[in-house]
Amino acid sequence: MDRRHEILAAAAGVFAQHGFLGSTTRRIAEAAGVNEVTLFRYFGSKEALIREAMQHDTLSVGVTELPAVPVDPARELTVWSEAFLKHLRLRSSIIRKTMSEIEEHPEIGLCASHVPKRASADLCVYLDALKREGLATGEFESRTAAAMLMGALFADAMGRDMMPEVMPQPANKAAEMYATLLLRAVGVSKKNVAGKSGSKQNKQSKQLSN
Amino acid sequence: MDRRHEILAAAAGVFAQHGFLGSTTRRIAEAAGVNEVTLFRYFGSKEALIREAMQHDTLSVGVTELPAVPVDPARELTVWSEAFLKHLRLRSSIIRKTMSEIEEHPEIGLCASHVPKRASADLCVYLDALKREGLATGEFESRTAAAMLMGALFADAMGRDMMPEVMPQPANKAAEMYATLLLRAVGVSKKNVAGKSGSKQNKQSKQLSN
DNA sequence: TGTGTAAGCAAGTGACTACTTGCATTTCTG
DNA sequence: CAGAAATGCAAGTAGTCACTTGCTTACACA
Repeated sequence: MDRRHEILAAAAGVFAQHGFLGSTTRRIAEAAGVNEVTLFRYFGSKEALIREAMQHDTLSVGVTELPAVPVDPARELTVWSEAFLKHLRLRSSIIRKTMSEIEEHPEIGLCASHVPKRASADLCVYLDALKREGLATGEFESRTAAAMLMGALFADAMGRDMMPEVMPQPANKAAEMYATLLLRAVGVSKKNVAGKSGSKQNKQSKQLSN
Repeated sequence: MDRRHEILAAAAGVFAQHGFLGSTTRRIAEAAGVNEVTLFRYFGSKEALIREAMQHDTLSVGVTELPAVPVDPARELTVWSEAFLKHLRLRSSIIRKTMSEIEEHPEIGLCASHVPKRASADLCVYLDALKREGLATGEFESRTAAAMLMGALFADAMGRDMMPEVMPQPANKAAEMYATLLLRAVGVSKKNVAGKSGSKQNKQSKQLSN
């Protein structure tokens, strides 16, 4: 069962590099340091192997949490955005390949969509909390605002390599800049959060694994 | 030369469906209604054919323009966002495939990046004009704001099929909702644009082709 | 009517694909 | 130490891939 995980990890890596058709069983076997026959003995077929590799891969993703009751929106949203952007950047290759494969292998895309769905739901809850607590004074729909921030982070992770000049600089401040802009959009001003917020050490950014 | 365009169009269509490796010369020939040998007589190799098909395809893309001097930001930005989102949705398949191919065929991704680069530059100019004309009162960096709106549109086009529940509803209002939210972020209020704006019929949305 | 050019067609090339089979080797276990 | 299980290795199968060759057909133009 150690072997199994090695093979799955290797398959995920090869898939991230070459996509489904480019992931030949030879390449996967070589990457796993295993004989090609072993793949079929474990998983039966290339398709089953890659499907399981993708499921195994998405299960290993940790989710960064947002506090249930907002205290310092700028800081909290920045930290969350940075973590999410970091996650997207680390997985940009595999995300790209997965997205291009959803038409021919929808079950792969299905399990991959769990992470962004979860993140989006979390973000919506947080934005609603901002409104409820009176920290966000603008009128906005939380789902639209959440989609906007996540879209910006997603596009940044997917596109910065190819066209860095259209992205905010420097790269390591991008998440903060997007978060700041979104807070302006929903009507969170610095004055709204006048209360000394640094005191309450909320346990956020609980990185689970990976 | 009519044949040439037919083949190029067919190749682009097959590529959008199946990606580079999935675009077999058989499939392309069948889609073009042409003998497989003809492909090689015209283009020499599959790689050259697909490369030319992608270049030909991106050249046919029309760009929606923004007015040089903003008059009715909400309306202008909404129209532009709708046009850009429509363009992205129509091409979502080919964009997905192109993005997943940039590592192994960078020249394909290179020519595909011209459209978003152009759009981003246009949007930056417009946002700067908003600031200059005193319509946008917030402090913001135009490139970040542009990346945010374009990112939201991009992610919407790429992800709505797979996870519609995280996207703003209805789909045909999404562009307007993103545009509205961005204008809030940059400090464009309805009062800033008090002057009767419907009068000046600015020639925007000049759709060039396709 | 003759000629050149564009296209189709049939067949075949060697390389690669996923996957199988049979057997030898290692490694763990009772 | 015996036997079972896991793995490697060599070989092979049928199919597909990009691409080539040789020949035939069809149509244009002079």
